[in-house]
Amino acid sequence: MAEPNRTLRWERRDESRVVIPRHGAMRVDGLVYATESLMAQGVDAAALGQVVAVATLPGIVTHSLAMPDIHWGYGFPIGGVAAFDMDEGIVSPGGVGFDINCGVRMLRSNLTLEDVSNRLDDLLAALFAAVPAGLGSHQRDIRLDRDRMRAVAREGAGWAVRQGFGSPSDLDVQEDRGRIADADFDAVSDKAIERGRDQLGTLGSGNHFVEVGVVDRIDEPAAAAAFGLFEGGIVVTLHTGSRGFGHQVCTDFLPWMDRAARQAGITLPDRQLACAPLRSGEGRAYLAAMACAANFAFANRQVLSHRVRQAFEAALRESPGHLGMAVVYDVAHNIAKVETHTVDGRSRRVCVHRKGATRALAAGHPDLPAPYRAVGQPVLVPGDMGRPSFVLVGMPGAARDTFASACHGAGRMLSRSAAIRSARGRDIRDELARRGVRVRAAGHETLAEEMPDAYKDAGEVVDVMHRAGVAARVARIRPLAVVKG
DNA sequence: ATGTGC
Repeated sequence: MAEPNRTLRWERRDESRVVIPRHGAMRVDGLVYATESLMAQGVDAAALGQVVAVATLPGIVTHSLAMPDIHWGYGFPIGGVAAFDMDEGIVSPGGVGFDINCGVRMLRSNLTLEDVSNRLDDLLAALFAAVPAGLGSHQRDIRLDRDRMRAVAREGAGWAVRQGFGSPSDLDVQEDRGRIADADFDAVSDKAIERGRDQLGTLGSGNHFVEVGVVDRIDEPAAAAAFGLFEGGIVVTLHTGSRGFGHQVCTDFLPWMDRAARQAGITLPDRQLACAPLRSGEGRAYLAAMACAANFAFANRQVLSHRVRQAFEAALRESPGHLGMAVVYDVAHNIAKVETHTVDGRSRRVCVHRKGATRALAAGHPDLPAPYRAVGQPVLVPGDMGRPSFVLVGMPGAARDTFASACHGAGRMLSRSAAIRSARGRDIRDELARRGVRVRAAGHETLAEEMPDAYKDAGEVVDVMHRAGVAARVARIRPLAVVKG
């Protein structure tokens, strides 16, 4: 259970933010986006301690930031954002997470709730059959040799499109067009490659899912229209990452980064903050291997999108392409990227770590696809299994204060084990059914680990982003049917 | 998150 934090001194800056003043070895202040209500319950002391620890790392720029879905993670907090100077700064696998380029993709459709309301069981069955899910899930029909793995790692979602999974226009509406630059396959271990070979187009387990939902509220009509969203419309949300491939990349680099930090004379308050100077060989190699895993994850979501479209067409007996299942957007929420940001009125290249945080570009940014240029980037924020998800849009406050970043989800409130304990004697599937949500899960304990009570209210989390001017509410989506790992 | 763990 998250304890109210009383051990660490912080000051409220405004209704949406608290500051942890620089002290001890901190190089910058901590800045946490959270209301009084979230600080009272939902933001635990351990996670705030991690905001402080990250603030001690060399080259950190402006603040050690955390979004309102902050919770405890490996080294860096989940919901954490930290940018580092390219000369003085570091890169850290703990600031990215084990699931490199874990992310979210949303597909819209021409379907309305009336079209699917009595077909949801068929749809769920078709999706469950089409999407390999669960721990160790793998593909029977896609097994990549080393050369194909290299192509996936270099080309990302574009590789999948060229193989016939989806259409070229899908690439226009993905962060970095579904491909991170500077991927070097030689920086990836044989073991990682072996683990990834049969995992392209698979869901995995834990909080990963495929969800069918209905848009039940529009807050910002112009942005919603640009994103293809309308009230009563059916959408599909995918949440998955780089599977065993990215996990192995992270695992491989941790001991090397630990050694690199010591060689560079960096004092770490926590071993899990293992890092290397951005200018070092280890730092560059990590970013090159991380890019391979990120591209694998983009390709994974691209293949899955194709499977989802096929499942919809099969279940609803529609011919290919007639359901209007266009990609709304695809975001990475576990990644480190070299980006240009305005810091103290000056344009600066920095390495932004987003760990459980979503990029949130405001209107007018040159990296936005033309149809979104006038409104801003979609920020996809899944809720828990039983409560709504949200589509937000990046706002100028993000460019000004958060290195163009926003929250990524509801944020876990109970540990997995605490959730399992609390679910004992309950029928979570039935509880969800009473809320109108059908669910099929591959793993036995997944429903307990992932039950709604284990999470904060995503609505409360996105309200903070909205009121702080970081990302504005565009649409709310009510869950109907969920495939879990 | 993860062929769950020194």
